[in-house]
Amino acid sequence: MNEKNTISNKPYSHKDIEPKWLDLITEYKKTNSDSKNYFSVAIPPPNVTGNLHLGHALNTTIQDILVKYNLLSKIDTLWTPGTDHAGIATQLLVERFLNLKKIDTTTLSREQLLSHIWEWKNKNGNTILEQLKRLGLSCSWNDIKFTLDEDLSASVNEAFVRLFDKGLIYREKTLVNWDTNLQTAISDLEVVFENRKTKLYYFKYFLEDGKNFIVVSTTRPETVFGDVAVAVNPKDKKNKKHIGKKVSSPFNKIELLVIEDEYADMEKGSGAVKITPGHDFNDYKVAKDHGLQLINILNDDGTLNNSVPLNFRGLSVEDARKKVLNLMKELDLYVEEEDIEHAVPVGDRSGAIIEPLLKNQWFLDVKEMASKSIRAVKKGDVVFKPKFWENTFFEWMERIQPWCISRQIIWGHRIPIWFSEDNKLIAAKNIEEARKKFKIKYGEEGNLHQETDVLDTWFSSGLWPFSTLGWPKETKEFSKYFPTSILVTGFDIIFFWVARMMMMSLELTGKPPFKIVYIHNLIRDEKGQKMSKTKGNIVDPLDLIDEFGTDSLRFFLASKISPHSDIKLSKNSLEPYRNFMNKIWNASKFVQTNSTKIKKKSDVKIDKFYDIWITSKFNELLLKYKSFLENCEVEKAAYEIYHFFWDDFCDWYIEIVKIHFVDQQADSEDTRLVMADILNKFLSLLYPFSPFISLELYNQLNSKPQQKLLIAEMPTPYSVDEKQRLMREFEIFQDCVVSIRSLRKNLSIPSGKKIVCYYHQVDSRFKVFIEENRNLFLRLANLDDFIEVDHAKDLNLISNIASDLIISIEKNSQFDYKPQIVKLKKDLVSQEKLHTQSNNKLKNKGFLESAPKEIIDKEKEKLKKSKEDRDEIKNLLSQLS
RNA sequence: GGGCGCUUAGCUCAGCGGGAGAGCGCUUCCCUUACAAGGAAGAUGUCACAGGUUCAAAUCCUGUAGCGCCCACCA
Repeated sequence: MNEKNTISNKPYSHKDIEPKWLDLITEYKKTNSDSKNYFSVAIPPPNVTGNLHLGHALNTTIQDILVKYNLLSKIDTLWTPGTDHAGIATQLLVERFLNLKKIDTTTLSREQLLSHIWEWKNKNGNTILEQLKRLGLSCSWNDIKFTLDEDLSASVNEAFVRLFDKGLIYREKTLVNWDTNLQTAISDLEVVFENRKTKLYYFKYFLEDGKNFIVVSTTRPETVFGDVAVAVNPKDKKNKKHIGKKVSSPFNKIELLVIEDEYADMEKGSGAVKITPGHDFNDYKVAKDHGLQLINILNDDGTLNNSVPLNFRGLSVEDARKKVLNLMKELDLYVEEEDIEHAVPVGDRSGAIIEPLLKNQWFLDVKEMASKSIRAVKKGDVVFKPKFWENTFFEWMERIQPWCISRQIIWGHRIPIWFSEDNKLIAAKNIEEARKKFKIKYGEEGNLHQETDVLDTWFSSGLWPFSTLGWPKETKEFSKYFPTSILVTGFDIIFFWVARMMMMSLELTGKPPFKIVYIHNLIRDEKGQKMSKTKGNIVDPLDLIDEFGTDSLRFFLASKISPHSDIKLSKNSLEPYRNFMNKIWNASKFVQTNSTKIKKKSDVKIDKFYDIWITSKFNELLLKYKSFLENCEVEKAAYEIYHFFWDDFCDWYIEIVKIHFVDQQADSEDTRLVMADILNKFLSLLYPFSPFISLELYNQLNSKPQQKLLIAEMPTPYSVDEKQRLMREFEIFQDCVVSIRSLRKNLSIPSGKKIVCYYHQVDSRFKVFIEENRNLFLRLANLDDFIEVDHAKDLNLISNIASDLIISIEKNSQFDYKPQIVKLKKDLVSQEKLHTQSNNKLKNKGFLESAPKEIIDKEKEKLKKSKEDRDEIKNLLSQLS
């Protein structure tokens, strides 16, 4: 029977509506216009091991709002979703998983372990994307990328070979950050420093004469076996005389040269420092400068190796430290120890202490690539929003060091280098090409085997914006959608990722990877603390969605973005936005019951003052909305949407038309259509922010049952601009109503009681307005009558001022005037203040000479108004005394 | 050590050269046929401090203090 959809009388419930629309919202519709104009985004690919957290939700909501806005604007738009293989993180996770299943991963071959990881990935690797999809993202879900996909791997090989052939990638045996737990090298960025309480030890190192000694301080006594020298500062008077002599190392036969080097800081420790080049980056540099030898005393697992005395071999660093300390004491070489706080390098994934170790690793020389990136930003080819992040970016790029790109793990892109048995090497995209290139280069067939190391995960991530578009192939997507329009990310991966993408892209494609880098803030808990597993303060976005709905979460996130401060989130943070959804729901119910019976027509008349007002307000909203979103100012657009709907549409427009519908049934058709149209257009603007409720209501209002409509267009503005003058009258009207209500309240007149109200000192135009719309005043302020009086007439009145008139109520012995007197006195003070301010300004020669004319005119206007109001309030007060 | 950001209502934060704003909270009244997840009327601020620029400073500059973050170093 019921041919129409009807909005349920139940309160808004996200659970009833959100599941219905997910498919339609996330259905990817390829736009295909010939226009060169496009909008494309590379999603920051979440790790396959990941679970949705609020950072993802914030990050993707921002992107989705911009994507949906561009889709509505009919711009060709591409947003490719995907995941990152996350080398170390994934291998670690799967190995732990296998260990739990009692599988000893150390006995597995490379192939066996790889197949286990793939199995895990195929089963669990899309969890994060499924969770992301629930947010209602308009990605191209039918084309999901993964960094280990065949085509993306081909991009990686291509990139590697090109960089290698340019001489930017090289292999070097040097000191690297070695994770003794994972047994792989890691990059500088993956090392974090943790402050720990430890001790600084002072030892004597005797000179050859056996009498004199130098006191050396160290936090790492166990490294004595790797010492090759003792450095003293050239200005060190005490130790200067020993320079060039030799001291003996207490535990091995090596003689240590006393060298002079600025590096020895006289303020630190004893002022003399032992040089252990095999296990310290600074010492390594000193040793190189002085041509000293390097000694490695550690195995890959962090235990002491065969270059230390027998009874120390195989000991852990901690045990060796204790043992050395004891021996030092026994030998009377120990001087003292001191409690200090010391920053210890730790691997960000494993949590293990990082040992600098001498290793053969692959490096990418990024110095020149970094310079190109800096230039691109300085030229404005890439713009950071907010701009202050550019400084941070420059600072890091300027002091960038070669990037260690090889990892001794198996999950990742195996480095496309082939070795012959006699260690000649060739870089090639695959074995066939390797054979060919090898023969050309070396004139022989090599028995080639591939490098076993894999690439740092961030190497492939660095190619993401163009590898996902098909590079190095000149695909349609690559030629149309690259460079991408915007990159949205948190500041925590500017260096890990943004910088690497910039360098790779400029080097390999000759173009920047994106035009804008939008850096957003972090989400913290209500106390402003970072959310973390260890603190147990993590809020799961899925729980928030469950309780408040995706729409509320999205609107919350969109509203809270700010360049300067992080978002603090507590249990109640989403409530205002859930309430907003509820408000939209209920208002739509009103609109539907009051408009659906009306036949649609093309020539709707917008001639009632409130229709003109609300359509003009909508035009204003639309203008701001567009300009904010063009500038990625998502939070400002959200603010405008919220206040337009709640303050203008609900609190005034609907309240007025309600009265109109009762009073002038016959003459209300156009207003009903205007009202419905405003709501429809509003839902289009809401759609990028809160798509589910938008679609639900849009369909309830416009579609037939069994039909599902997608919101697919930006609304057009109304042509009411020539009627803008009515805006001022509307404001006077609002002020007048508020003023009556306020007076009633101050006189404690019960809200249900109808009274007679008087007005005077009114502009003739507004008088006509009142006469035409008397009933609106009566209803909105609950009056029996609203009558003009001549002020000169000696009525016994108590009054309040509105912006363009005075409104009054007859005195009554029941009234307590005090609150009204208090209010008027307060008004008087503020008007006095305004008056003096304006007066002073206008007496100021400098102001009159320098200020722009419109400011001066405005000030004159203010002076006039404040004077009138001040005098009037005085007058009103005298009536009361 | 180098750099960045912040300090505005009780709380969380907008505003960033021309009369101090929002949400939450608070006070009073109201279940008025869209909505109590609501409506109406309100109260609340030396815009961290000190100088300076300007006719005009919450807003620009300099300095100080407190908070937070990043990078480097860490004998």
